[in-house]
Amino acid sequence: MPAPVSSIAEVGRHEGQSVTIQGWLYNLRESGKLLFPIFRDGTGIIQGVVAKNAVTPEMFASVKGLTQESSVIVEGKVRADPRAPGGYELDVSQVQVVARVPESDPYPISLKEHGVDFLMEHRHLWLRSPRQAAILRVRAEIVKAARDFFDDRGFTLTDPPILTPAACEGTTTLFPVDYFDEQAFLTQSGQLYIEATAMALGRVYSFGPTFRAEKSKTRRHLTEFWMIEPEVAYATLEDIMDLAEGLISFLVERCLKRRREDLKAIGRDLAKLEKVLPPFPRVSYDEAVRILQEAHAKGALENKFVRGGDLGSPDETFLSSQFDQPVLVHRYPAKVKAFYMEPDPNRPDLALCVDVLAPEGYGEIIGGSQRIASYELLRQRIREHGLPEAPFQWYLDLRKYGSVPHAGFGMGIERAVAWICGLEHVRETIPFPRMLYRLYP
RNA sequence: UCCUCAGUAGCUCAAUGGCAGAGCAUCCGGCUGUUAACCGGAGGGUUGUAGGUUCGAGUCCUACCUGAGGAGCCA
Repeated sequence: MPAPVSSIAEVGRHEGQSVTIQGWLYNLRESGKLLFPIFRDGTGIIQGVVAKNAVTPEMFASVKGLTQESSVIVEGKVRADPRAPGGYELDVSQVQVVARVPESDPYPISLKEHGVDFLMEHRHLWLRSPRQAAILRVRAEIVKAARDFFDDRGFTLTDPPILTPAACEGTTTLFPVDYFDEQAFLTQSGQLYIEATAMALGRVYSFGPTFRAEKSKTRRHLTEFWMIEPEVAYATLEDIMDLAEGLISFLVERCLKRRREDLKAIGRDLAKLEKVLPPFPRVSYDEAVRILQEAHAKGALENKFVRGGDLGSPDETFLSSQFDQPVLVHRYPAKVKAFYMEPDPNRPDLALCVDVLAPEGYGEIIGGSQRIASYELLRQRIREHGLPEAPFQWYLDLRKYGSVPHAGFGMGIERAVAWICGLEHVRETIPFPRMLYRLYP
């Protein structure tokens, strides 16, 4: 009777017993009549021990010289061993090689260091490395946690379309698609559509891919990225700032609780995440300008910040470096922000909007605002931004029929994952990143 | 679109304008506790492409291609 199948992650439950592992050969060290194959199965890695005098000659020969990433079904007895990184070793008794990687064409990704371009060309294989697998588990946890957060607070998931007839905020960064005899675009935000579902259901959110044809080549940009966007009827800017703070602290807490080992494997400094507790600092745009100009005067910031403009990337990095927690920057000048943002009644030149800047220089992970409720003002803003009115007729309807104050935000999943994992680049946060000049594999 | 940097063996990288090399991977051999194992040996090259300077170019010059980091813009 074959031993029961166990994942490597749960192998400790079978200490002293025989188990079957279904996986791949991660590495092999040989020492004469002892073989030390290391197996992986997607949940972890475990070192096996094959002693020549403990198995048949055929069995020993099948493991000796076995090539990296050959698929194997292994049977062996689980033994606790302080020398093993995971705490357990497997005394191998049976090995079935399911598919052997040929020596003539060995697995290209070795355990040694590789360059970015090579790894990206082999992304379909790079995913097998323990670090990449850990990152994807953290991503899955963050997605699950974000959905739990909204589901548990009375939000309804409403999916906006991916194919859209017009721009949300201008056409320069849209991917065009042929749609029969019409021109369509891939969505760059579900926001306008979930404003409609919020008027139907009250508290809604969307989670899906968005597309931006920005010619950005930085560690923070993808052309295809996933956003989670809540939209709340009768909510104000203050309400969604509280919501954003609650969401972020919930995500960090959940990852620390459930993906601690993965975060450690990635090399994350957990002490920095432990400090991410509400309340988060909140600074107005005016205060931010003061901080940035003082920093420039002291020589801490190269360029002098000019009031009235949007915050540049170095500005955001400096601001966020002043705090251990994410910082909420609110009430930017209306003229540098999107057309649909409600002006501050006390300062009509400012928009009721907020950007959340992640610590450690990870930059903007959330952008949100209270939306214009007035039909006339919204129509005027569409005109001022030089946008055609016809495609926005349905959007104006939302103000014509029972308009209410409402607000929402969008959080880029990949930037959140990059920050929580402490990664150098967002390209590692999604299985197959889409970037400027990168469409393969 | 702009700025900066880099392209040499399958991979990571060396090589003052003067014989193109090392480690890993692959192949052969050795080792009963290895931890990116180690030790001995072998094979592996149109130096990104096209021109140019020079007695001689991986190295200097020009253009192009590819990649990386950044700016702007954004999540």
